Amino acid sequence: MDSPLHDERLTLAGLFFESYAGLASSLGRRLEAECGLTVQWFEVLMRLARSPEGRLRMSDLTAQVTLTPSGLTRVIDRLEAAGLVSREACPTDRRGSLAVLTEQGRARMEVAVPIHLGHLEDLFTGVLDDEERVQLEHALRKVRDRVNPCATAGVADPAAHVG
Amino acid sequence: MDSPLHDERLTLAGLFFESYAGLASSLGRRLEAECGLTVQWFEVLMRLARSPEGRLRMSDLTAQVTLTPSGLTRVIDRLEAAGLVSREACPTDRRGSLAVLTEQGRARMEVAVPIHLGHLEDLFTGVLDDEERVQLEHALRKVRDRVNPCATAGVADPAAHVG
DNA sequence: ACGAGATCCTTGCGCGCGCAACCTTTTCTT
DNA sequence: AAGAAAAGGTTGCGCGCGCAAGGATCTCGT
Repeated sequence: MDSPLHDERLTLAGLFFESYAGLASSLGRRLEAECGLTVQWFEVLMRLARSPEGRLRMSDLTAQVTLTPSGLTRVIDRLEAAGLVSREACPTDRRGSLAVLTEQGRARMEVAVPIHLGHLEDLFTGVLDDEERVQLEHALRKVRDRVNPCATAGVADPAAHVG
Repeated sequence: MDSPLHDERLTLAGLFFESYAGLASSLGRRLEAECGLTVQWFEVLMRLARSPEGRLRMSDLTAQVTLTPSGLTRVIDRLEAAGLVSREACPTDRRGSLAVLTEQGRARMEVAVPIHLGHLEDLFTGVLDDEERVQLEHALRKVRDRVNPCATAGVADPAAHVG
C-alpha cells in the first residue's frame, strides 16, 4: 500500500479539494436560495462594500477576486443588470472604469452578510475549536503565500498596498 | 473594524478559497503542460488506477469524484476519445456502464503520478512541517465530514478514517 | 407475473469562465 | 514632442459543467 497511488500527499490534497468542493457547493446553494446571490456576486459585492464609498477600479477588483479581467467584466455586467452595481468613469484615468455599489446593492449585502456568516459558522468554522481554527489559518496562510505570493495586499488595508 | 464585513469567519473562509484557487490553478497548469492531463482527468484516471483491474462503474465513479453523472459522462467521452479509457457493458446490470483504464491510460498515469506528486510537494505539502500537515488534515477532515457526510466510502483505502 | 416506481446513464440546453484579439489611453524612450 | 510599448477594459469564441428530460433496465409490492 505504499504505492505512489496511495501517497499521503495525494490523500491530503484530496481532502483539501473535497472539503473545498463540498463547502463551496453547500454555501453557494444556501446563498442562492436565501439571498439570490451567487458566491461570485457575494465576493465582488463584499469587496466593494469594504472599500471607501463602495467604489473600486476594475483592475483592483480583478486583483482581489479570483477572476480574470474578462470574467470580472461579465460579472459586473450582470450585477449592473441586477441593479446592485453601477459603472462610473474613472476620474484620473480615462481608460479605467469604476464599479460602484448602488444603494440597492448595499441594502442587499446588509441582509446577506449576516446570513452568510451563519452558514459559514454552521458548515465551516463551527466544526472547529479555537485552536483548530488558528492552526488551520496558519497552514492555509502558508499555502496561500506559496501559490499566490502577490496576495497580502488589497482588502481596504491602507498599510498594505504595493503596486 | 468589528463590522460584519471584517468578521474573522470571512477571513478564514477567504483564505481557504484563495488557497484552493491558487493551488488548483497552479497544479492544473503544470499538469496540463507536463502531462497533457486536466485535473479532472487525473482525478478520474486515479480512481480507476486504484480500483481492481482498473475498472469502475460510472455510478461509483460519480460518487468518488466531484462531478454529476452528466459531467462524468462527458469526461469519460473525452477520455475515451483520447484512448485512455474505454467503456464496457456491466455484466451484472444491463443499465450500467463500466469505465476501464486502457494500457495507454495506465502508462500515462505511471508517468503522471510521480510528476504530480512532485508538484504537490513543491506547492502544497512542502510548505508545511509534519505537525502542520497533521493538524491541517485533522481540520479538513472535520470540515469534509460536515459538508459531505456520505464520503468516507469507496477509495479502497483500508485506513480511511470515519468521523 | 405484472405494473409502478426507482435507478443508471446519456443528451439538449444554457451559463459562466478563460484565452486571445482588439481599441483606447497612458507611460516610457529618445 | 513623437513614436513605441505597456496597461485598462471589453468582446468573440470555445469549453466544461450542471440541470432537466428521456430511454432503458432493474426492483418491489401485490
